[in-house]
Amino acid sequence: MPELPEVEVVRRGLETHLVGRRISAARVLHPRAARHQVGGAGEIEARLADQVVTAARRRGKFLWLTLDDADTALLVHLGMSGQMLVKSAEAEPSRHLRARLDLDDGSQVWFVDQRTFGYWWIGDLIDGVPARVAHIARDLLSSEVDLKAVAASLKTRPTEIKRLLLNQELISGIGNIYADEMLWEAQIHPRQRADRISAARLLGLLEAGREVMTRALAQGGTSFDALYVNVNGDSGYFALSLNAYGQQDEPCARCGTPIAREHFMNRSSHFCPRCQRRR
DNA sequence: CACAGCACCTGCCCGC
DNA sequence: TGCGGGCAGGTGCTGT
Repeated sequence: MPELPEVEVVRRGLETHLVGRRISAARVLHPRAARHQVGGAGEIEARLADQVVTAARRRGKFLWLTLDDADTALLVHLGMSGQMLVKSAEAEPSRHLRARLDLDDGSQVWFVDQRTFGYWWIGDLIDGVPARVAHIARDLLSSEVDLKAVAASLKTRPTEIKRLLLNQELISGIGNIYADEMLWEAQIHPRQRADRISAARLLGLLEAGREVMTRALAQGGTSFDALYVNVNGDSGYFALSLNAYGQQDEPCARCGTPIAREHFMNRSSHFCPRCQRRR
């Protein structure tokens, strides 16, 4: 469930199901799920046992559960294919189950992750954020983010704008789908250099991104297949509203020109070659 | 230091 | 049918 709206859908589900629950046991079943933990899977299991979940929080694509051992949290990153699923004890086994929480009401939370790019990490909160998330900027939907300041910092960079949008240290939560969508909305070419875009247009781009993500969240996020689902296994519907991502050869909703697809940073960019001119 | 490239995985789809 | 190549929503490490 990669980008901000999809992770927020998961966070809300975890908040509903987990806050106030005691973790009776935790199991980490695949070593890659614990690869960032110095003490490995055993440390995660030991530190989670008997903890009560006090909140579910998020910054960008990083989400974490705070615990009653104050100033400690379980950080969850979903990577490209991670899911957090609420299950009953009798649920059918899942091939890609990487870690599991057993809760005091008999239910379980499964971390299922086909490609193993996701992980769990337990550690200290510093200023309310897990230490591993300290380098991640505030996200586009944060009430504390200063979009004018972000636009000003983008304006100083002699780098292609899409590359900067994907850098989670300037503004976070944006991935390949929402980068393409917000650039389409703001009519900016993904490879336009940021320092050659006016501060006003950069601010408009960020505001467009916030608006697209808000609409996506209202639709339950973007799902193309069963890999991207909420804690109950349900898909979101924003894929039906995409104007650029995955729309190559389809007519642009603004001008009718076929949407182009181009290789970029070992993935793809989708844009309208007429509405989004590179200057 | 900022930046670019690629490594890390599994599965699916396509063409040969 | 099988195999190789390309592709997928993301970091995060390394070399320049």
